[in-house]
Amino acid sequence: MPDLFTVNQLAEELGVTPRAIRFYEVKGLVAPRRAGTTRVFDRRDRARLLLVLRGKRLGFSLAEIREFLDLYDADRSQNSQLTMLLARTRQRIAELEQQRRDLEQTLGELRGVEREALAALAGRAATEPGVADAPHAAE
Amino acid sequence: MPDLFTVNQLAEELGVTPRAIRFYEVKGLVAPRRAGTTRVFDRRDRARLLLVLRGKRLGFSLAEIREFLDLYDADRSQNSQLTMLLARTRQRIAELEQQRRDLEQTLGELRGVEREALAALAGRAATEPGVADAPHAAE
DNA sequence: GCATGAACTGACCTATACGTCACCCTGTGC
DNA sequence: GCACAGGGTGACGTATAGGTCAGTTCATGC
Repeated sequence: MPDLFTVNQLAEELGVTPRAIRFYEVKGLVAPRRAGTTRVFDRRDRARLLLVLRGKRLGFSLAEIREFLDLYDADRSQNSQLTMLLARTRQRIAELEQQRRDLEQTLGELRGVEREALAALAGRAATEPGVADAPHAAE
Repeated sequence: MPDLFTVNQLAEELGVTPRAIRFYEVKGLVAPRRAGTTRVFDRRDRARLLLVLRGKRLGFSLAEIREFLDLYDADRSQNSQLTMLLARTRQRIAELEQQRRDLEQTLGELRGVEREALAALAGRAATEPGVADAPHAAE
């Protein structure tokens, strides 16, 4: 893996458009260096973009993702800053744990739907062998 | 708990605006009955709204949530429908499992940030007792 | 020295998920 | 008889997350 990238390279690798990445820059989520006017991304920029995309998969807005990223490079030199960081981090953790509960519950329900559908299909296969579909097929 | 509700009652209970609930109706996520022109929600409508809100907490769009709700009251009378239901359900499950992996990874990282912040605070409390904040406080 | 391709910057367009507003209808109390 | 609360319907406004398009710059090849 190289250690410098263009927008287009990163866009293709990450499965997004260059436009999206430029948009993230405008929103302060990445800050690639420049060679003249051309954006030059390093591995740290790439890592941040990976975090952005993960945040999106979790359903967060770009603003929320930005706050999340801020936790990583927050100022750790003052106790007051550390205390704020700790509080914000814990709140984020609590939100994610709520999300996990929602996720588990939804997964449980969908597994129920899956089992039910499987059972219904199996039941029909047993009582109506050879019939591929629908009751009216017997008419 | 009553078994019929007005928009306003449900809105207050669920912590959303009546406007939002009416919007969900327009989008086909709920279909309350009517008494004249007035919406009348029953417990099933309420349950659907709870599912909508959970879907939102998971970051899904209303269109996605609608597809999710469709899994619950899909037509189970034909084998072809059951097969489609099974396929869609399994795809949803796979997506949610990806989301869970993202969630676990993010939670792990945030717990790392939390530990780090705690350690830094503890370290300073030991080496600089009585100092509440910042190096320049000594000037 | 000029076309070409890759990058850039606006400016405008789009869909989603509501909020806000104005205005209407209707049953109830006084 | 009428004000008023509670509910309803458009129509328009707003923020987010980009897509699309036009026009510009810049290094290179021929």
